[in-house]
Amino acid sequence: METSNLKKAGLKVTLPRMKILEILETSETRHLSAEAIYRELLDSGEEIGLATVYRVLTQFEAAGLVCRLHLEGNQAVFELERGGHHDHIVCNQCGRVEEFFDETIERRQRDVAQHHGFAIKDHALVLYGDCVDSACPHRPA
Amino acid sequence: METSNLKKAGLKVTLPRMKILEILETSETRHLSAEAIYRELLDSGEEIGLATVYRVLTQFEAAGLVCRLHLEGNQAVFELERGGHHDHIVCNQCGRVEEFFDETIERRQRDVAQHHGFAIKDHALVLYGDCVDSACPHRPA
DNA sequence: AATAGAAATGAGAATCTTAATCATCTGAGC
DNA sequence: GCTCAGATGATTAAGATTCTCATTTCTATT
Ligand SMILES: [Mn+2]
Ligand SMILES: [Mn+2]
Ligand SMILES: [Zn+2]
Ligand SMILES: [Zn+2]
Repeated sequence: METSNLKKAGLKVTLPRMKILEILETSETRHLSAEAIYRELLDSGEEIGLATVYRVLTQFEAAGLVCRLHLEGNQAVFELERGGHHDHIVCNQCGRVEEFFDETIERRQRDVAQHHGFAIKDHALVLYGDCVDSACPHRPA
Repeated sequence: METSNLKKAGLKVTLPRMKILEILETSETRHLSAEAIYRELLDSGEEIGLATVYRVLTQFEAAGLVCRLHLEGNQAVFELERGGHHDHIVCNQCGRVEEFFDETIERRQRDVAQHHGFAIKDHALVLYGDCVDSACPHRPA
């Protein structure tokens, strides 16, 4: 188990933190809700409380290990902070999430903010649409 | 009182709906939470329940009279659907909200979505930053 | 204008997600 | 192994929004 990330973040290395980090690293789903992580913990036989999952995720966010996203619905999702920043496209039908990065959009955002007298610090961009190829299981025949 | 908007939207003309619409039209704040609207109703002496405010706002949204935004925190805000689409910049310090529309960003969003196999239907874009001019009451001296 | 029926309302309960409490447990250093 | 600051887990609480259902209000019709 890779504990250096936790140590580097100034977090004590505990079993719940290691397990949660492991799920974020190894789950085939990149964007997970706290509940989803909790369920995976239960499935793998870990006795970790839901409150701990929320607490640890908030700490991971503060430490820069994960980002918290609001893609749709009322549940936040978390993803491991890997390389760099990106934004998201969500399918209204099947919930598929794709990631993208567009330098033109990023630059325009900075320009727009500046023109309005803001020093931009962050942004939230989510595109919503429908899968047009056969990848979407809910695509009308 | 202007009831044609309600009739056009296929909604029965009732006192709560008229009052809520009136607040959305006349309040100096463009972006209002359900609670804020409820408080304005109370202040103007109306006996309208909070549940009705939420219900009516949801109906207005479905009818295209208002849009619901998630600018920050955990409370949605609503704004009257006036001319056209726009996005928002929010000050992290004072909460000031500015509106903008950038055709380049809009076009890039469509292109990006298409490249990823999505027919884009909607998007949510919020920029977060700090006021840099004297308009921000929380700007460090 | 009175009436009837459908729809809307209001009070409060319920729900859902997330955060706070607090007694107990654990891990890092000695 | 011992200590204790910090972490955990069960539970409770909080905040936002929706639901339930008895009562009221529109609208249409007499
Ligand atoms: Mn992502
Ligand atoms: Mn706006
Ligand atoms: Zn899809
Ligand atoms: Zn400001």
